[in-house]
Formats: sequence, structure tokens, C-alpha cells
Amino acid sequence: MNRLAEIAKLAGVSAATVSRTLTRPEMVAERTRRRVMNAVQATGFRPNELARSLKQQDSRTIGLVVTDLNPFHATLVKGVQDTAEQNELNVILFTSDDSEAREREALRVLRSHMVQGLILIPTAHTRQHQTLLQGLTVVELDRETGMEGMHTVQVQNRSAAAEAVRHLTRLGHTRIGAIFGQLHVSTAAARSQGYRDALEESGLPYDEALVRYGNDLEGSGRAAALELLGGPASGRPTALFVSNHEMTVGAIIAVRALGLRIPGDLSLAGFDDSRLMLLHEPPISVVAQPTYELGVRACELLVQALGGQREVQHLRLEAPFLPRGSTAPP
Amino acid sequence: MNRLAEIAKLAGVSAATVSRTLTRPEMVAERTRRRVMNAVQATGFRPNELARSLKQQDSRTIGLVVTDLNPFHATLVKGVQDTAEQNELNVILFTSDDSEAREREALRVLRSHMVQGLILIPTAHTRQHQTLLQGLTVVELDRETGMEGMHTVQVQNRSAAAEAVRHLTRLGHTRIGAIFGQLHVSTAAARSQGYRDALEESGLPYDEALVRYGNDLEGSGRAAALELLGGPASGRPTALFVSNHEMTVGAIIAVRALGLRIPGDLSLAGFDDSRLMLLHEPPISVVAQPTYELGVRACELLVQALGGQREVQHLRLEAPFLPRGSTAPP
DNA sequence: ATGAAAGCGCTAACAG
DNA sequence: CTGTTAGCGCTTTCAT
Repeated sequence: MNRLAEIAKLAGVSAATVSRTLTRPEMVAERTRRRVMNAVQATGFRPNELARSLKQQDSRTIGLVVTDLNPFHATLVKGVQDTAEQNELNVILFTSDDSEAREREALRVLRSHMVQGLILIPTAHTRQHQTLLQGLTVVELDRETGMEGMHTVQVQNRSAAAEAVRHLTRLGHTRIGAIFGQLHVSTAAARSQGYRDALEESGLPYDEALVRYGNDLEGSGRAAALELLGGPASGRPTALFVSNHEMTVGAIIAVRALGLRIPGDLSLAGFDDSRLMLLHEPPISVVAQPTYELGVRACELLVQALGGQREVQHLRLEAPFLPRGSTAPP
Repeated sequence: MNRLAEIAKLAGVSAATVSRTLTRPEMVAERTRRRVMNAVQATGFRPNELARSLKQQDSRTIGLVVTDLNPFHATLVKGVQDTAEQNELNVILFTSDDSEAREREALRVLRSHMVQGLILIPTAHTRQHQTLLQGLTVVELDRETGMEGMHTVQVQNRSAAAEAVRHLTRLGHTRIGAIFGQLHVSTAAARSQGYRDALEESGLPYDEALVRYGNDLEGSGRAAALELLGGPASGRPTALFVSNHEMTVGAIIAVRALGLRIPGDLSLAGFDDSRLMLLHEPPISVVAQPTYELGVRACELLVQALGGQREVQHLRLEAPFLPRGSTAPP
């Protein structure tokens, strides 16, 4: 006898009635409802989600695929989870590490768990996984692929980056180095555009020798910074803009290793705020994404979409630049 | 027609055979197997985990419940996930925030998803949820409840804390303040014991006035540190031991707010290493838990236990103390 | 070695 | 308003 049937027997009703009481109580007579609820309470019964999902062809579960689990992502995840909880959704979390195989596997598992919705930080490989995404409602978070039908939640990357670099030009810097992620990632492309925008505004030339591309991890930021700053003081950039959190940390490490002083020898502007940036001596000027809110919004958007809202939405939040002690005149 | 049946038709066999081919290929004739595999490949078919779990009364999914998602936990989670992936297990992640309600909800959801295994950072409320844990294999991570039958994976909290405090006494400190979590949490109790051990060894009295208890979050660490350090220099502790990561961050913030200098006015020893601790000026001396490994071990242990290993295991890893620039003679 | 059939726990017509 | 029935997609006896 299945579990539902046991409760039914206990309450002297049919299984269907128990099910109704639990899902659409208004369809059940007051008296019956109470008897059922008593039995449910007494046994601590909770319906099996798997069976329910299987039957309904839909699970109350959403997938969340992030590229990494650094402080930025942790905050994102919190935003999503808190919002999911409010909407009685469960979250299955995966980390793709920007790897094609891991992303594919994550999507497969999520499909087989019958998630209908998905929040995804897309990677360079997401386009290849189009088939796996068929029929799923997906919200692209932080980055965008440009694929049709995907909702997106991200910040004004281009203007935010421009604002950071503008801050540096205004301080009088003319040799401004920059470290971006891989250009085929939308955030990197947009932020690099912002960098060019700001240079152009002040009539500064775009100099490839001052630009490096990493993989968004600390190590690549460190390596890139070492290259840019390793030369003699004469040709070295006097300011550096790094376009994500981990690479900014890497740059800080490189600057230390080279014995340079911030902001004396180098002005440093980073991306994504954190306690590390704030407690650093001096505090690091950063573009501060509203990280938690990004997560919240992504989840809210997904909930709406799952609720029937057909229109594809594209959300863009502001990411203010916070000038702090790490940036000063050259 | 269900999906399995479609594949079956395509391959000209029965659904049962397709199922066998996928789960126990050795039971199927070479030729048949190939035909089935062709059909599977061609369609990109992947069995529905929900149906499988429902039938088998067991899902290939484990639960992971952490109390928060700070850098320490993020690393823990990574360790668990990487290991789970190797064992073809999916992970459903929850954050309990040390709240009774959220923990209960997490456990309920996990049960209804038919997880058989669970990795849990227990809270003060876990004992009340004993019924919800019935029949589940659980690995307690980081903390322990003392409940019977639970596997545990944690560090040598007592001796690690003692080592940190011993380092301070050896430097010549005699007024050593301390901030712990709530004493009913095993880690806090053990670390506070270690603190006493070290004091006793050097014949120093245990002075309640020098001790505060927080809730493991940054804010409480800050508040506690403000209390301990806010008085006149004469009575103020010359060293401070803080027993978790977030509260150590809070203490750093408090120290800054008070305008004290590290290690000039105060030696600070923290718990849990991170880039923040390392990049702080001066770098913070800390007890460094092998965080990633803790996660890995917990998951490995769970896999073993699920694999039939009956014996209850209790793992204790070493957590070395790393002396750095934040601790010096008074 | 393979197929037929039953059933995991639940929900949704469809009757009554 | 409530019970009966069928079936979601899969695995697993039990036959053959």
C-alpha cells in the first residue's frame, strides 16, 4: 500500500481525497479536510516529490548552474536560494567551471530531474548545448549568449566599466592597463568596450600592449598583471583596470610580488565588491555589482516565466563605481 | 508511449531490454546491446531519474546542508561536489542559516526527494529533527551533535585552538581575549576548551571578562571585539583569538574602527584561512582548516557508507596553525 | 537472453 | 464533494 493510501485509510477516505486536501484544499469539504489533516499531522506525512513530479511532468525544482563558487557566486546563489525558498522551489546547484563537459552533464542531470526552469551563467559552450535546453525556461545570469528566447539578468557592463576607466582618466592617467576575461564571454566583451569608450572620450589611444585576457580565475589575473607591470617604470601603466573579482585578487597579489605600491606606483580599479576589496590597505576602488539582487531578480524572473508570463525579459541593473583609496593621480 | 518504449521500438526490442542495456549491460546479448545503444545515441536519450528513483526507492542524489555560504563553506561545497561528481551523485544544496525552521524544511525536502545520504553541518536544532533523519545515512561535517549512528568529519578543534593560543602565550601575552561561537555548538565548545588548555599550561588564569560568544557571523565578531577592546589600554587584552572565519573578519573591522594597530596594539589570531587573511596587512595568523579536503572526505565517507560499509566512522583531520605578521610580542 | 506485466507514490479525469 | 481508475517512466520479478 502506498503512503498516500495509508493516510487515506487512517482518515477513512480515498487516496485521491488526501491528495486533494494537500494540493487544493478548497475542493474538499471542511469536515473531511480536518480528518485528513489530522492524519497527516499525526504521521508527519509529506508527499513524495518524485512521484508528484513524475505524474505532473514537472518538478518544483529549478536548476542553478554557476561557473565557479567564488564570493561573487556565493552571493548570487544566496539571492537565488532565498527567492526560490519564498516560492517553494528547490534548487539544484551545479558548478560548471566553464567546462563544456561539466556544463553538458549539469544540463543532462537537470533535465532528467524534470526541472522546468533553469538559471544559468552561460559559458562559451552553451550554444552547443542548445538541444539540451529545448523546452526549458532559462534565465541567463551575469552573462548572455544572445540565443533566442532566453531571459537575461545582468548589469550595465559596458557603462560600468567605462565609468571606472573614466575615473582613472580624470585622475590624469594616460597609460591605463586592463585585464579582461575571454572576449567571447559577453561580460568581457562589454567591459572591454567600456574601456575603449572611456579612452576615446579623453582622446587616449587604444594600445593593445596594455591589454591582457585571462580566464576569470585568480591565477590568470596574477599572470596578466605580472606581464603588464613587470617592465621598467618608464613604460609601465600607471593605472590598471581589472574586470572581475578573482582576477583583481590576482592582480593584487602580483602587485605585491613586484613590490609596487598602491596607489603610489599604480592605481588599481577592480570589479565586484567584497570584504577583501574593502579591507585591503588601501581599500580597492571597484565596480560594485548588486550581486545578491542579481540572484533575486533572476529567480523572480524565472518564477514569473514559469507562471505563464510569455514575454522574454531582459533585465539590466546598474553597477555603480565606488572610488576608494586604491586610485589616485599618477 | 513512454520514452523507454520509444527507444525500444526503434531498436526493435522491449522496454525491459533497453532498461537492462542501460543499467546492467552484461545481461544483454552483444548484438542486442549494440542495437539498443545505437538507438540511445541517435536520440540522445537519458533515462528519467525521477522514475528510476521512484521505482528503486532510492535516488542517486545526496543532500548537503550548510549553515551559511561564506568562503569557508564555499570551499567545503566544492570538495563535496567534486567528489560527488566522481561518484555520479547529484547534490542538492541547502543553506540552513543555523535556523531551526530552515533546517527542518531542508531535511523534509531532501526526504521527499528520496535522498538516501546526507552531508550536514548540524545546528543546535538538529537533535530535534531526529525523526526526519530516521533511516538516512548522514555524515556530520565540521561540527558534531553526538547523536548516535552519525558519521563525523571534522578537525582537531581543541588542539588546534590550543596551538593558536599557545603561540600567543609563548610570545609573552598574558591578557588574551577570545571570541567563540555559541557553546552548544561542538566546534565552539572544543575550541574554547583548547583556549583553556593553553592558558592552563602557562599558568594563566581563565578570566571570563576576556571572553565573548557570538553567532559565527561577521557582525557578532565585530560587536564582541568592540566590547573586549573598547576599554582603556591598561585593562585591554594584548592579544585576541577568534574562533571562526566570519567573526575574525568582524574583529578586524572592529580593530580598524577603534584605530588600534596590528600587531602593535593587538596581536590577532583567527580561524580558517582565506585570501582575505593572507592579503591583509599584516597577514593574519590563523588556524587553517583543510577545508576542501573536509568536503572531499565527508563525501567519500558517505559514498562508502551508502555502499554498504556499516561501521560508523569518525574522521578527524589536523588543522595547522599558521603564524603570520598579525601576532607579535606585546 | 528476452518479453510481459506489475508497481513505485502520486494526480487528474471521469463518474457518481 | 468524493471515489474509481488510469498512468507518469522506469525497473524487476517471473515466465518463456
